[in-house]
Amino acid sequence: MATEAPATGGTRRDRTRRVTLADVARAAGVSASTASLAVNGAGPVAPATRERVLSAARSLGYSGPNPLARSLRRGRCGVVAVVLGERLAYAFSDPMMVGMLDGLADEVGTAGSSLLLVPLSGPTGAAERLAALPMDAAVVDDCDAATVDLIPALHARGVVVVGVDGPQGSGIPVVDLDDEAATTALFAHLADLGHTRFGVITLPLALDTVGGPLVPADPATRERLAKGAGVQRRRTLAAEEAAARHGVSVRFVEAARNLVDEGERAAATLLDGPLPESPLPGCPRPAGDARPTAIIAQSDVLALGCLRAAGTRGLRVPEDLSVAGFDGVDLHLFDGTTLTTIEQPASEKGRTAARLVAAALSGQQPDDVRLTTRLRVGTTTGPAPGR
Amino acid sequence: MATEAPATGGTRRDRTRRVTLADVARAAGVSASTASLAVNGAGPVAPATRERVLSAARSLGYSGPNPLARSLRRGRCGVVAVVLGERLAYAFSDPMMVGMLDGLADEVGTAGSSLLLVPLSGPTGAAERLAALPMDAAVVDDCDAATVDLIPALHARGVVVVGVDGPQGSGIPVVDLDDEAATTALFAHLADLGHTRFGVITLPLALDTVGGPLVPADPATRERLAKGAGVQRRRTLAAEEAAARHGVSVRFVEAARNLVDEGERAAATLLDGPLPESPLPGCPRPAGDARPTAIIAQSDVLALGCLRAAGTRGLRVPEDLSVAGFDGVDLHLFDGTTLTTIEQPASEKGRTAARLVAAALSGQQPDDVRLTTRLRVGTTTGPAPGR
DNA sequence: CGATTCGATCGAATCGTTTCGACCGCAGTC
DNA sequence: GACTGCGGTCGAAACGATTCGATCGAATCG
Repeated sequence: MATEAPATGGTRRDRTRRVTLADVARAAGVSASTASLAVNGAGPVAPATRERVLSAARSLGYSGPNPLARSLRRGRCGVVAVVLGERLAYAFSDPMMVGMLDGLADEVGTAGSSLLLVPLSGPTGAAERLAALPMDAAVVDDCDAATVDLIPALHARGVVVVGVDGPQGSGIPVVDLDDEAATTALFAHLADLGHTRFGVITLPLALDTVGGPLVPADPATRERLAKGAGVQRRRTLAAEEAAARHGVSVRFVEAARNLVDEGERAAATLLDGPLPESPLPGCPRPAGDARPTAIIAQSDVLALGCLRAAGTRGLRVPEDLSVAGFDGVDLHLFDGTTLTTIEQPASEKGRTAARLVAAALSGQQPDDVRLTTRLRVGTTTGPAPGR
Repeated sequence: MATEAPATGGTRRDRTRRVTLADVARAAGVSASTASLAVNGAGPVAPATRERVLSAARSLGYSGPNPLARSLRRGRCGVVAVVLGERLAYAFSDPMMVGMLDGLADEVGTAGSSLLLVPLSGPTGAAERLAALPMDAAVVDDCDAATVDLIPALHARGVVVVGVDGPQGSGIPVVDLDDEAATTALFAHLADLGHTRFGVITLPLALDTVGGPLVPADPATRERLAKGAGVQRRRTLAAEEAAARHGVSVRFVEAARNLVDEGERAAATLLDGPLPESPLPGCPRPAGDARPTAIIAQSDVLALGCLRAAGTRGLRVPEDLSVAGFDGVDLHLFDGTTLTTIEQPASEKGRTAARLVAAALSGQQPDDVRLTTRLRVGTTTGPAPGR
């Protein structure tokens, strides 16, 4: 076998050199270019030659073209990054995110690419990690102001960037929902049922928030809303507007995380009245008029926590308290309860993002896509008490 | 600005050429090697030179070294693939998997790498996708016989492969659990409570299974067990053995998927007796002696379905039926119920896998790691009825 | 003052593939 | 018989970086 590489004494990182396409070509007695064509099945190659190359590859144990070299040459590597604000366990605890990722992975996979997960909460700087990773495109999910700043650097590298749920107007195509219309529909539904005191549990405005009461009119809060992700902002501002239009009162509480427990905690703040955060133990608050009769949570996960808080306090749903969510997830409620919620096409959101990526990669400049949601009335909303 | 590239008329995939390190070097009046050293901050470079290079890079809009080129040269690309048997939505619906991925991502991220998700259920061949993707290492999760066949090809490329929950003895380091001991502990716990008729709901033995009654002694079933993932095999065989040792009867039903609904369906098969799958409506079956008084599910998700099935049938847990799970996940049971289960360190499993990857990448040959589990007794198991 | 070392820089090889353009017979066509 | 077209093959130029070894002053040491 004349497959010995010349003993150049060059760089050798590993003990054993991998067998390369050049080795195969040499063994088959053809040029590297022909070997490449044969292995890739592209281009005109005589059947006999092809067979010779293939058998040489087999007998040498050639493991196919080196992905890095091929990608470098081709300018495409078949990787689509997903930029997540949180660590994986939190991202995956959100059924909407999971649905989105599933749709994204499916559609991206059909196009022959795979998903690279890039959580921005790692120990090292997020920007460096993102810049050093091979990728054709990046999908940023619901990103805040800090993440938006990473987009130009990606564009400079020629990476296609697509947004999910935001950021609108940042020069990247975005797929999002009609959050305003959905929020409006929820208020209309509950106002029609006679509710006049509303509570809203918002999604966390930032990654490191501790949650708590929120006054959208407050300048500091407006600032935080502006810097946060788009979903929270749109749903919260739409809620304020809808409440004003219906002439009903509304109080906002921010959840520290999109988790059931945090939904419960936020609901407690609403249900136990506008008093100091830590009530004295054994001292139930006569919430009276201040207690909302309808609570809208900005996610089903939070709504679930809200249901739990109601149960703990002996409040019947929907007789004493109406609860609505947002997402339309099947959350395995055991007792036949079905949550009133906004159904959003989570998986379709991912699919659409993948299509935007594909379009942008093929040189087009796709437009934003807005998906529509639907109000699904369940058993957790009913007429306001005393009506 | 003398930054014009010579008009070679060469290949031009895009309308605009990216600015490369060579451009920066030219603009700064240094060689490419010096520019590389300056940009990377490694090697001895005079402060003045470094500054000149950096400012040239800035003014040219250099977006950092091309990851592909750098990776090709270095032989490392900072990507660890996770090979999943299922599509993402199913994988993510398993809290253990999520926990494992979280730990894996965290530890891998600390080492400066990111996670590439590779579901094997895509439309195109799995092998091709895997072979064409850039990666330093691959973590295969709980893989079946078909997936094991992919390992040699990865090794040939110099990719480090590490297994989670299997496959033992395939020449790759594996991190797994003491599944046998855990199963034994569950049987001991329930046998001590006086149970003599057991049911076991197994995880799906294959990706495309439809589930249903299972007879481990049956040769065909043994064959399916052998070809499937390790966890299912070990837990099932250990259950058979434990039942024999305690002198209790046991019936096995395979769930079609690791989903709550499938757990409920499998439980129905156990609780409604060994009769045709679709009982006549309104015709409750006098299961009598055949009905198990204790059901062990091979995951908490399945156990949840089992609880639901019990509730539907008016069976009280644990008075009429004891239910145990496997995983130790917090599954948000509303009514204060806590599941008797095996606590496994899911996140630690991922972390350990990451450590094995790191060790193997640095040239070592790490040993297998077996993590230990713990029986957690909750409120879903109690004395056998009539005792 | 000569020899040695060290810091800064550069040239050139290398990583492994793809692909453009050229070349060369051979068959078909007028 | 000259010309065109095409199937098959090859050489060489990218792709964009890293890194080894060499070079060359300047500074240090004896």
